[in-house]
Amino acid sequence: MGTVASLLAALDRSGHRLTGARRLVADLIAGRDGLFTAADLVADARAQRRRIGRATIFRSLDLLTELGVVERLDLPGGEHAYVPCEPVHHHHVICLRCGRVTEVEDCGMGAVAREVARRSGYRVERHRLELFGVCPDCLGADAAARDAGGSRRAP
Amino acid sequence: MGTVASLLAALDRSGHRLTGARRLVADLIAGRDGLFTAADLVADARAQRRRIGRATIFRSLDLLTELGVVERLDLPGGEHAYVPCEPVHHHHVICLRCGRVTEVEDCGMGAVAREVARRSGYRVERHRLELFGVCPDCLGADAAARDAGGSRRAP
DNA sequence: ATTTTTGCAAACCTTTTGCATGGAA
DNA sequence: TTCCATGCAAAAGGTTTGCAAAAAT
Repeated sequence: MGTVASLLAALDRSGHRLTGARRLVADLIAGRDGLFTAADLVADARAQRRRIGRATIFRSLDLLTELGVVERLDLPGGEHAYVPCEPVHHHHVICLRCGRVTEVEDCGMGAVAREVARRSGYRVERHRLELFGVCPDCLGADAAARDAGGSRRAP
Repeated sequence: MGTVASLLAALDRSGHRLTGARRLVADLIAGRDGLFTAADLVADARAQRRRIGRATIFRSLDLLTELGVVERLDLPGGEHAYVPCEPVHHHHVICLRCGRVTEVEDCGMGAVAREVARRSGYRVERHRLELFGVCPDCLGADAAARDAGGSRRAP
């Protein structure tokens, strides 16, 4: 909870205007859970009959990304996905079945980065880690299907 | 060295035809060092006055990616970059100054992935790790500039 | 009253696709 | 000869931009 507030607070704090469009975008984001794309927000807005331009959505998302309250991921297809997030360092685990995104903290990456630096001679400044797998819910669904003798889904 | 050969070998091994266009693409890739985009190859081909269609380059790159001899990265801008690589699991360290790409092996990521799985409840199947920093050469250049009393480059 | 934002539509870019022609095996 | 691969040009996405109108401070 409080997602809308934190997004708007970030805008306000940074001296940007609290416009209707931005409030709407914050709202749309808060109404989502997990990954979403700009197109998702466009669709959501339209579904709720709230009018806003596509460009404005992109612009707001850009702004929120700059402010660090939303993170932009590069998807393989060339589109971008966004996730609202705390400005602390973390990584994402993404469910290959349902798209749910879970944040996890460092988990020992610091050591890995140091080791990489040692072996490569680079000064490592940043890293991006994305993990892909199956979330607990989808694992549960699998188990249920199996118990019921259902056919297995393709890997 | 031997990059062209290994690319062509992969094609041959997999039963794909060794066409002129594919040889050319292999050549262009071998002539590169580090990251490159499809557009880079198009430009290289044109510069050498070797004619090949843009679509063919994309198709060849796709094929090589499937064969695992080239890896495709998703760049922030929405384009894709490619790197020739061994088919073993590894990660990339990318120099923010010169774009050089160095491959590093696992370096303890397995433990991190396991830890993430434990905390999140996900079954983690894959991961992608990209590290960014400054390569040894650029670090050296920095040091030299500093010694000479030169002004520091922007981070 | 000023300055930032919005909306729309057009522009942009990279990547993909349809289809007739050309080239490998 | 028989498929597979190529080229071209057009289509498709997704994202960005120019500019006049609208809204916020």
